[in-house]
Amino acid sequence: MRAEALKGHLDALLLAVLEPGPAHGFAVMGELRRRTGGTVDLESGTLYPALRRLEEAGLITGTWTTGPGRRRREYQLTERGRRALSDERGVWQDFVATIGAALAPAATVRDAEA
Amino acid sequence: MRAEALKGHLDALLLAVLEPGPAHGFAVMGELRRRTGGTVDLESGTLYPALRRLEEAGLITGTWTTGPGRRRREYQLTERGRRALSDERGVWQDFVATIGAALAPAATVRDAEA
DNA sequence: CCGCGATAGGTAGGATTCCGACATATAAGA
DNA sequence: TCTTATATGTCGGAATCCTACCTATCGCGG
Repeated sequence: MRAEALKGHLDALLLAVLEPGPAHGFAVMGELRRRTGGTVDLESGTLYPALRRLEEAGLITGTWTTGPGRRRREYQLTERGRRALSDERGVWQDFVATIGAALAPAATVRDAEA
Repeated sequence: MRAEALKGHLDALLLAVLEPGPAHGFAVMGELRRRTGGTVDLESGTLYPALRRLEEAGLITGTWTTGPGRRRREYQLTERGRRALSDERGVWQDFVATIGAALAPAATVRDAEA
């Protein structure tokens, strides 16, 4: 997949991954890779700023896991995040329908008459 | 449609609009607006740089219409542009399938067993 | 025990892309 | 004549993603 094709859709994907339950950043990355068959393979320089964006927007909350060992930040969907995900799914449907139609070969005059 | 959702897909749309025959920039803008029911309504600051990109990439050729009156630049798909359009349609299909699947609600264990 | 890979998180700078505002000019119509 | 539509373009800003780099812990093979 072209690198920049993702633009504008990544946030929705992250929300979708977090939908079933909380997860930390690295796990989100893996799950997204799994869901896309390896096609969407985020760099950490993409993932972490994106998660911060979502957190600042109030769509997810992040908390450091206490205790020893590797520090992890667990992210969880907020109610606003859930609504945003629902909205994003609608936006995605519209987007696909609109761009898909515009990208399809133009109907010829004969097609239009048929 | 969110403004930045288009990113990475505009070039393909422009090629698709130019597929049936040559057109000048302003007409491309109108046709794209028509095809998308007004959803994709490009600013000139988006359209003209994009057309230049495509021209520099050798996917379209532009020629100024001679004669008096408003100056227009007619754009036409090159053979490379036609191949690129074909490729882009494939890329779009993959993109939609991949992101659509990842965005869908995760299958529950019960779903997977069914 | 020590190095190494996997895990886990992060920052900084660069590239791309689209938008908004502005500029220019011609043609048509009120 | 004034306004609107047509037609093309530039410039700076904003957003987003990538590359490269950095730090640190944990488990495992040697």
